[in-house]
Amino acid sequence: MSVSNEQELSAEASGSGTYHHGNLRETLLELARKHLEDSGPDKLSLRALAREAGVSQTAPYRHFADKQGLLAALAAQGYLELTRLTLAAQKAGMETAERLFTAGLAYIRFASDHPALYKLMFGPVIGQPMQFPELKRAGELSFQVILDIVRDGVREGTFDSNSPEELIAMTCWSTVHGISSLSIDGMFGCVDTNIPDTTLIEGTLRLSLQGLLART
Amino acid sequence: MSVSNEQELSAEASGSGTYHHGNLRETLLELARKHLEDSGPDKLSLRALAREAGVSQTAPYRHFADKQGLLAALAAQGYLELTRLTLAAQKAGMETAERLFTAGLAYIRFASDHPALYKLMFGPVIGQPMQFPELKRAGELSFQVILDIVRDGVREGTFDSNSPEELIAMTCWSTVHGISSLSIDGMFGCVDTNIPDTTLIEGTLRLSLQGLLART
DNA sequence: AGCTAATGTTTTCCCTGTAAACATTGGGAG
DNA sequence: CTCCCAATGTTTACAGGGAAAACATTAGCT
Repeated sequence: MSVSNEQELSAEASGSGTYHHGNLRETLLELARKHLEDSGPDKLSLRALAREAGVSQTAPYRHFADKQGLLAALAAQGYLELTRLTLAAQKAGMETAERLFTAGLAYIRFASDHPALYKLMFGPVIGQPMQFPELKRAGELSFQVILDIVRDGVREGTFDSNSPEELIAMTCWSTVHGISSLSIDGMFGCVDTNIPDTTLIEGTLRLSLQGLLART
Repeated sequence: MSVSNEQELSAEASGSGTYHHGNLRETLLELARKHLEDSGPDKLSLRALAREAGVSQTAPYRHFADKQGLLAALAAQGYLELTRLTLAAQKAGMETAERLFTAGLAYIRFASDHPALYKLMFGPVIGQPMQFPELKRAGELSFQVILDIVRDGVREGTFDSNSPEELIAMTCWSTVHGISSLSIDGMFGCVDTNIPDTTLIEGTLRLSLQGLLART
């Protein structure tokens, strides 16, 4: 950490003769990320990754305690990305309710774009998320995005203020997480209706959030 | 299928001398189910199950195409159980909104009681759920429970009827699924508040469903 | 009694995760 | 400049697991 690593990136497995890869950790994460979306975490093999990185089969263990460690790092990366996207979706000048909706859509889109990663973030693979401090921290950050919006909404009176802010925030999160999961699993496509998929998703989000608004 | 199988259940791995187990499929499912909640689907091994059932290590392959097949069967079982519980929760004489809430609570309780199974039902392990007809069918059944309640509610005018029934039903499902998932992952415990866990969950459910009610 | 499909068994192969012990390197202290 | 150490990779080795193939046993119908 905190070292300048400028030694020939993308050396690939050819005979550069460098004993040290110089960038293994990140390379492994990138490769893992690619394969994750294709084959799921089960099929993901540290050995295969090492092979692909042109490195011995146990080298990865210098960077990750074990397979779970690698997966946890991937998940943490996912949370950070999710946070960035939901923040970016909120443009200046939006009303609070619209901010919430837009951030929610960004959240759902992230899940749809990286289904395996998203499932990893919540999935059974990461048994005890709280065991990995980096992961825990990243997760909290992404919750903070929602909480901030809710606080603004409650202060303004846009949202129903009979409930504690944390409860409202959890409700938002549940909603968005629920939609994301079902969407990933293709459940929206299963319902027998002629409403297009994305419309159904947006409608579900809107209908859910509507319960949070203050009654006039 | 459709055979009388009364030949000494619970023969255990002792020397009963019967070449044919007579009940292998169900025995494997039971054992798998037990281990699933302890160690997760990754650690679950067909060989270990076979050993425990007192049978050779490849015998399971006579009943399941592969490990995924076994897991899919488990998941299907889960859906059926979930359907039964959500139906049972609705007592006669309940108002529609209360039926929805009660069924939702039963759903969430099922998830909390069998976290690993629940995660399996939606998790990354079952890559393409729709690849297993039995699983697909079971899933549809459990959605039907929600849809039925929603239809009653719309007909009575209890629910907002500006939205199609399917959309409302999907919203319910998303809500309940979202809460269940987050609850399993202990996310309700993470929020910094002095509200007890179960109260927070019930509150979230109530707040979410409230958005579906018709505005007076 | 005898055939056939269903069910179990043995054997085998290759892959994976992971622990030890060893090799190589770059960078800082003297 | 030299020497040593900590970080990083390598080799080797072991204990499993999933799955295919060929073989054995049984139940039940004819």
